[in-house]
Amino acid sequence: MTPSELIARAIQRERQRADISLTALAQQAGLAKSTLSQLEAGKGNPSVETLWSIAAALGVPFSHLFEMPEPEVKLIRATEGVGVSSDHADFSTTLLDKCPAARRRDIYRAKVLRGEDRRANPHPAGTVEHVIVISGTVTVGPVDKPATLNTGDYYRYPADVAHQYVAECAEAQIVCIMESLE
Amino acid sequence: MTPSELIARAIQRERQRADISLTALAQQAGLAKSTLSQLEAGKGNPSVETLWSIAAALGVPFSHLFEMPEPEVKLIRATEGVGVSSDHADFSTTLLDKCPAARRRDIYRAKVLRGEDRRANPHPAGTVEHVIVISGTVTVGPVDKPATLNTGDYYRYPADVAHQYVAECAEAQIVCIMESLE
DNA sequence: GAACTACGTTCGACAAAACGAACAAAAGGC
DNA sequence: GCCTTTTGTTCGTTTTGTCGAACGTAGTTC
Repeated sequence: MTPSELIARAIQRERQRADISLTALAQQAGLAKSTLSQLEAGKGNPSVETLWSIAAALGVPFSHLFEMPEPEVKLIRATEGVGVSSDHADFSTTLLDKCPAARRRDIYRAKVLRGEDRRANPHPAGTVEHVIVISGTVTVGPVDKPATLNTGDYYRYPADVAHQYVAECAEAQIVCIMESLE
Repeated sequence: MTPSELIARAIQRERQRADISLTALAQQAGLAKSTLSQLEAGKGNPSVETLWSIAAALGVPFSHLFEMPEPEVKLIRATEGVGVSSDHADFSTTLLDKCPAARRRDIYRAKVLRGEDRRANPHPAGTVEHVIVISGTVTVGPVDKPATLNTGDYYRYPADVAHQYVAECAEAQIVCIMESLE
């Protein structure tokens, strides 16, 4: 998918959603009609300022113009899901919902097996993780502030430092929400 | 914050993170050094294709170039938590983490008891809910697209329409992430 | 210390994006 | 039916982003 096409579709989609004419949008964005026309035709390579104006006029976050339209609903069974590669056999994660461009948030389902503990390197500054235990007992959190959780427990902690996931039983399942503040 | 500054910072940040020189990045992206230099100086207004090349060369998602860069811990036991008032006795929710001002995202843990089904009125436009089942069996989702979930299952659906939570067993526990776009 | 490499910046030339006017087509208004 | 308004597209002109070469600087090598 080339960027031009992506943007072309996004603008068309958002403009249709806002129910506004090309002419009106151009006027509100302070752009020439011709510019918009070519962009929607996929024959453009706009500058960021141009796109910025369009996003502002459409009242959508800037990065919305680069997103693929997603299906409305999404269902992942407990036994399904695309696994996320891990170098630890005792820790398998499933990415449930990828963070849209507009926000920074990923949802994982992870299975933690007893054995060697899983240590994660720090994520980018400002990253926070939320863990809710589905089954079993796990010790999670920053290495200096770990918490031992049972089914249903919730724990939030900074993930921009080294942190760990340790199963206290044969197999534990957790939900992990990883998000970065802007 | 003007787009130029935003991009300038983002490129600097990502390039530093990747530990690569301006010259090398330019070569890998197929761009002129001068172009990158001006962009990092905040004196540019690049086209999307230019940015696309940079993002690809940096190995980061395209939209990462538009995000602002950036913790205490919080633990709620399965038996704890501030309950959220509900007019239905068979549906008790606990607000695990309130949405910060920067984003719109609330995390709930909810207990659904068998009995009359719980119907929720539409949330503001663009609201999406994510549900992960901790225990039991529940039927959730828009009234026209419900899904019956078992332990560990994940379901995402638009919540700006009428939706429901129905326990298919005596008592089910779920995690619900409610988020609004923008 | 001269010669070499790698780094990032500045400059003129060119190609391309954005503009504005003129264009054809369709949708109301009377 | 005709006129008016609004729709989106096309074309020549102006503006500007991109390129490549030349530049100053810093760090290595012999």
